[in-house]
Amino acid sequence: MTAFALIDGNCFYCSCERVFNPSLKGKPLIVLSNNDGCAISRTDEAKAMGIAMGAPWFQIKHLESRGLVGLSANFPLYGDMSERMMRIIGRFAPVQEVYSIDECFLDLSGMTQDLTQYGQQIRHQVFRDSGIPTCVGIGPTKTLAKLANHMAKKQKQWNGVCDLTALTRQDLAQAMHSIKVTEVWGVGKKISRQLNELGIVTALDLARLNPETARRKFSILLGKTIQELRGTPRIAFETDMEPKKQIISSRSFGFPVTGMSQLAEAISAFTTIACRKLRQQGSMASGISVFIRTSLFRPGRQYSASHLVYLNSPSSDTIAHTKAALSALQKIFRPGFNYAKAGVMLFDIEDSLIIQQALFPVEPEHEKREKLMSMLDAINRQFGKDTLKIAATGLHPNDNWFMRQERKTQGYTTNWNELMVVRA
DNA sequence: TCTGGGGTCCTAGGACCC
DNA sequence: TCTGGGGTCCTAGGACCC
Repeated sequence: MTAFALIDGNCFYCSCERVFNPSLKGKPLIVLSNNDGCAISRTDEAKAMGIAMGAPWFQIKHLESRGLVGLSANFPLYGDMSERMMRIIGRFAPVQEVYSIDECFLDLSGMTQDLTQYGQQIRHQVFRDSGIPTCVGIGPTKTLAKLANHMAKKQKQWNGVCDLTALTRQDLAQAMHSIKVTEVWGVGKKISRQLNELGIVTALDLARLNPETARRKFSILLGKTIQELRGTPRIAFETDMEPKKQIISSRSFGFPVTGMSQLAEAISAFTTIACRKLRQQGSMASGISVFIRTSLFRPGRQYSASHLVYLNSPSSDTIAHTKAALSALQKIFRPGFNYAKAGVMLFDIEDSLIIQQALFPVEPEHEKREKLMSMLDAINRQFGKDTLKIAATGLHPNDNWFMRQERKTQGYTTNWNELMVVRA
């Protein structure tokens, strides 16, 4: 029988912060989104104070007087901790699928030992070697492994590891009866509301729905989800990191932005980030789209627009994409608005090698640009982000449009100037 | 005053072709 | 005057995920 495990870090961002600042243990702690906007990770203590996922900081800031700690997100640190955690977990099975920054699947099919014990071993090892607490869910399909993980997190009796493959049919049904349908992987707010109207309230109810009916009434996806809930794997295990098909870089601004020049700097910076990611995965893109918009939350006249531009040939050249992006910006910019957010999206992404070998002859100019870009990447890797950049991004972004991060912790593992210093 | 960012997949509908 | 039907491709938008 197949068996998959889903391992995820408990309130991952908060746990990363606690690794480097143990005094945060036991305290209500949240990590905030960019611009210190809203809560994106919460410890149990913070949840107990009634703080919801996504709660705006300005609405809950007053809880600081009751001991709440709010920290700005430190994404480089979390990315680095994630890599460590994934490496440790990866040693426990021949194949691993890294699903997000804080969770991964293992294929445990064919293993003969007690899987609950094995799950505890994984938790123990990860905690010892990285300091991150985790929960483990095990099931015959990925959807059931997710469900098991949810139970391991919410129901104390599992002690952090829930193995649904070890349950009798009856116990499994009872377990699924205890889970609301909206907690099932792939069932969001909208679908669960529609399901509720049909009297389908729990995961068990959904598992009993005819997959063919569900496919016709809702979508292919829901049909697959039901089959997975019944124990038939329908969602593939993906071990290779697939290259991204679109790459987005966008930000809300720390302050309202009105001028074309500031927007242009921001768009250039976003393009720089997106193109770096593009080159990292060895791809080229032939389309770039730019969007700008005012705040959704402020009263008054709003403006939102986007424009897509195609290059003459696929490219990973920051300069070519920046030119295209700025021409798109020219088309959609309207004066007289307070812009709150902007971003770029790269489209039509393909493998560099295939493009060069099969589709487009390499022009000498093109080759020079490519060397320039790899040099730029190498310098920035060695001497730090933004050591070398194109002038359009502006020299002092922080003064103009860049986001606020007033409560950020150190780059304990990612910045030479901020390494953790342990005094003897 | 202050409400994240980065993805994937599916579907419906239009354009176009035969 | 009559004014089909099926297929493909593309795009925008929706739903979902973390």
